[in-house]
Amino acid sequence: MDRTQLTRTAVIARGAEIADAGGFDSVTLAAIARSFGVQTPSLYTHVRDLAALRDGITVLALDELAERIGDAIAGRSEYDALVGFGNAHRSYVQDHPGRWESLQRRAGADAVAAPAARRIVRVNDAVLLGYGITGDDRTHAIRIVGSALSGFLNLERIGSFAHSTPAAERSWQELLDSLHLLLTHWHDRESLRTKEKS
Amino acid sequence: MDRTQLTRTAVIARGAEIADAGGFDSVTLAAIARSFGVQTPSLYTHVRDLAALRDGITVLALDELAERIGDAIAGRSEYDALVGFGNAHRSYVQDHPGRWESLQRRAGADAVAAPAARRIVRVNDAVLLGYGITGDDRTHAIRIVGSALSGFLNLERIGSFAHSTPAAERSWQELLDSLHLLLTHWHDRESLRTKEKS
DNA sequence: GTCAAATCCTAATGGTGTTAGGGTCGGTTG
DNA sequence: CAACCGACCCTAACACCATTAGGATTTGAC
Repeated sequence: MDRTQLTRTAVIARGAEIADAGGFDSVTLAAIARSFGVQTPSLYTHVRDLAALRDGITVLALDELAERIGDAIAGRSEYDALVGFGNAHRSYVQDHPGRWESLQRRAGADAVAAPAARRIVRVNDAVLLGYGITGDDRTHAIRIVGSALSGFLNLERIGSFAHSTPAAERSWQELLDSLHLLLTHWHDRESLRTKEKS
Repeated sequence: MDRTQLTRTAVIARGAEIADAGGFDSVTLAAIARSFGVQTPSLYTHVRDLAALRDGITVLALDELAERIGDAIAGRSEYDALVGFGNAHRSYVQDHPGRWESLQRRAGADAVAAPAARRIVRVNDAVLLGYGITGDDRTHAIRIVGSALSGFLNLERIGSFAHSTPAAERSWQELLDSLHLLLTHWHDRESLRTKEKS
């Protein structure tokens, strides 16, 4: 179908397109081969096996997402950085749902060790640095923010918010505001606790 | 392998066991048939197709999870209810990772319409009611709490927290405390905002 | 005791990933 | 310049999967 030179990068890119179009599970060596007008075994010259192909898509997604986040938080801090961070994620899910799906799974060792993975960690740190949170607290805060955002986007993706009002968009704003509230009061959170705690 | 009468319920239960043992993707009609010492086509008497089998596992998981949550929050309110709610989820992921996985996907229409789905909504409401949050705010709050908890558990499951310190357990406590903070200050959250907001 | 429905079977088809090994073309090397 | 070699794609084959068609056997009702 395409005249592109068959190469590892091109194969993975085509896999990513198929993932976005039909879901990550629809990524198949046979479908990629078909789209190139080539026989399935020919792909093994460029990709070790299906698992390596999927890890390749994961690394690609990590890289693209890290770049989007980096652009979104550059020169911003606190609330603006947080909103940029969140919306970078959300727009990526909308633009590339299949690639996002490739991140919601246990990836192979080479994908975890990829430079792209370190890059994601770095941009995450940058957001929290703006709030003046350091040390173990920063790890906790990153995990909490990442959990809330990815959790929301996954629930939205699978349609969990589709059958109730108000629209998910409104809750997204509330979520970002809530996280901002949490981060700005991170250091005096103890004093805000109510009696019922213990 | 088992002398159990072959029936729709038994087939789905066996599928759930296989999911917990090897991941949701390892649930296959062939594997279930093998475990019963039966030929694959025989299962079609009890289950429409593979999609129906997976939806059956999803409904089973919804039911079991709703029951755990119900037990965990019975007679509790505010922080205790929230902690019970969170830990019910977390223990379910640990005990039945494959069934939990069956919930992290877009399910079929019959699964969405199942009574179990409504049951989950009811127990969710119960937690928020204890904090005195009602109306649209309750929907927002449920979505935020659900996003944060499921997001954390999914990231923990795929190993996102495995390669950094401190242990995920610590962050889980921070998450529950953070959510409690958010819910207790839900109604005065506007007054806690800092100037940078806009 | 007979009939019918339920249940399991075998046979077959088409889709998937994967390996083995053959042909062809381009560029490299003596 | 000619022989060679390696990269690349091919065909053939195998194992595993879901699904459908249709036959046989058992079970339960009347």
